[in-house]
Amino acid sequence: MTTKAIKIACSNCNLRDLCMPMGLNADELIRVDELVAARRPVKRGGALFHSGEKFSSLYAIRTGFFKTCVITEDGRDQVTGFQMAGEIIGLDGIVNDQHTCNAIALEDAEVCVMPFDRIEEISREVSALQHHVHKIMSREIVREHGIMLLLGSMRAEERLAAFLLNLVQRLEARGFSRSELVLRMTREEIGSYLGMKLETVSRTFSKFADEGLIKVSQRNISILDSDALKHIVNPPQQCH
Amino acid sequence: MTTKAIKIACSNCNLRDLCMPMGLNADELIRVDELVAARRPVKRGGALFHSGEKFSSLYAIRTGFFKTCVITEDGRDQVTGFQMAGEIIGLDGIVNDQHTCNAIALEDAEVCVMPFDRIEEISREVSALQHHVHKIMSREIVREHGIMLLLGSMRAEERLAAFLLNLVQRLEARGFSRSELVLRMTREEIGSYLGMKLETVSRTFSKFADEGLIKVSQRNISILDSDALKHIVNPPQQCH
DNA sequence: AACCGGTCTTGACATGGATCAAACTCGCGC
DNA sequence: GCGCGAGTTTGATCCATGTCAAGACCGGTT
Repeated sequence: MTTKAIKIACSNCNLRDLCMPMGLNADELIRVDELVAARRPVKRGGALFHSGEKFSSLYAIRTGFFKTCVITEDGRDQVTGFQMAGEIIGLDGIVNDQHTCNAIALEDAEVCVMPFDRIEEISREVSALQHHVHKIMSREIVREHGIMLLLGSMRAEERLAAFLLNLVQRLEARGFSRSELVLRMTREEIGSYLGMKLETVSRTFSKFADEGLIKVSQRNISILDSDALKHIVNPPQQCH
Repeated sequence: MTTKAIKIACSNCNLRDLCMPMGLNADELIRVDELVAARRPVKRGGALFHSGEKFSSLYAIRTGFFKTCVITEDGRDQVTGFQMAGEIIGLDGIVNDQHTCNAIALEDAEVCVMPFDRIEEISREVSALQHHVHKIMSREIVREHGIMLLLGSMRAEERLAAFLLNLVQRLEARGFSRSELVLRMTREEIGSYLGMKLETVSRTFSKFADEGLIKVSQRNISILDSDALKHIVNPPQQCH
């Protein structure tokens, strides 16, 4: 605690093992420090960007929790993801130079603003960063394949179990409990993400609670039987 | 027709306005020609790559038609996309250096093999290529957002209408008819992609045919009323 | 030409999740 | 402390789609 003025630097950031600088060496880290043009706070309920807005930067989440959602002309609203500290949002904007979804903070948040032209510039010089950016985009593609599988072929219980397991797993990677979590989103937002109605989300939570798999009190969830949840998602094969 | 020996060169390729070289100038095109290490034929029913296989290259489709699908341990199978000439497959493999889905040819096909390290190398020198690669990945992310919307919030008729419109639109961009198309995939594969059973796909085709929106004979589809299909996907607002 | 397997269509019925509705909880401002 | 609204839970009912089953179609092979 020598100084109060914290430099905007990935090399100092406590998320550096999860976020943009992941896997870079010391020299490369110094170059990556140039990436972050600014920090930007976003109030709970506020938008980091809207669909249609001009794309200029990617954002790394420092603190807080976001949802991204696409909205159709006829008012349908689909949550496409929930993002937490260390994750990158805005990739959808690259292709047409404008964002195609809304990014909404579900709690007070702060993001690192990384102008995309600067990312491309430094990527040309630091191949480790270049590869890392490619990995981040590829990871998003693979994540979405998983959601397609979930939406296309799982039943309500399987979806919700997969959702909970995914959330705790990511929270655990950030140093949180592997069994306790606080949902930052409403039942309706969970439902939108998982392709089911809020009533079904609520009923399925109740069912899991009745069966002793989880404990639910409002948005606080305790995972009591993680294995049972895993079996719901991936039924253990009893044939050989 | 001066020579029979066709060089493996993007600059000569008749897909150059759709595929990897899209939007590059003459000088840049010359560099991109180095990308393609080889051409590779894939027989109908054969796999370009399998889930779990080591990732080394991206593939540009020259001719033919592919599906990509993810398979779960418990045997669930989800088609994640159908790809046609000029489109790029393999992006899922970057993040973990191994493919996470299967790419299967639905008709005899030929692809251009582009080693990914070479793509990264040339991207560092040709910023137009770099940006183009980013766009291709971003486009895939946006496409998958669209599928999530479809799977998460549309009904069977809306899904199938959206599917048909998307297919003809892409075929039209390749110089084919905007009203006639030949399905390269089975009803079951369509169903897997759209999150519905093959019987429902079949019934929905029949329903569209009864209503005079399309004509179906086996895998040949004629679009008779494209606007009506669009209205099914995006009901015209009649409020206020 | 007859056969065969894979694919597709259609019907009858079952069901998971949607819909509609009512009541409960909790945090917040007055 | 009270009332209000947003969010949630739970029940009753409905319906879109899944499931099961039978038969039709089609291309390829004998």
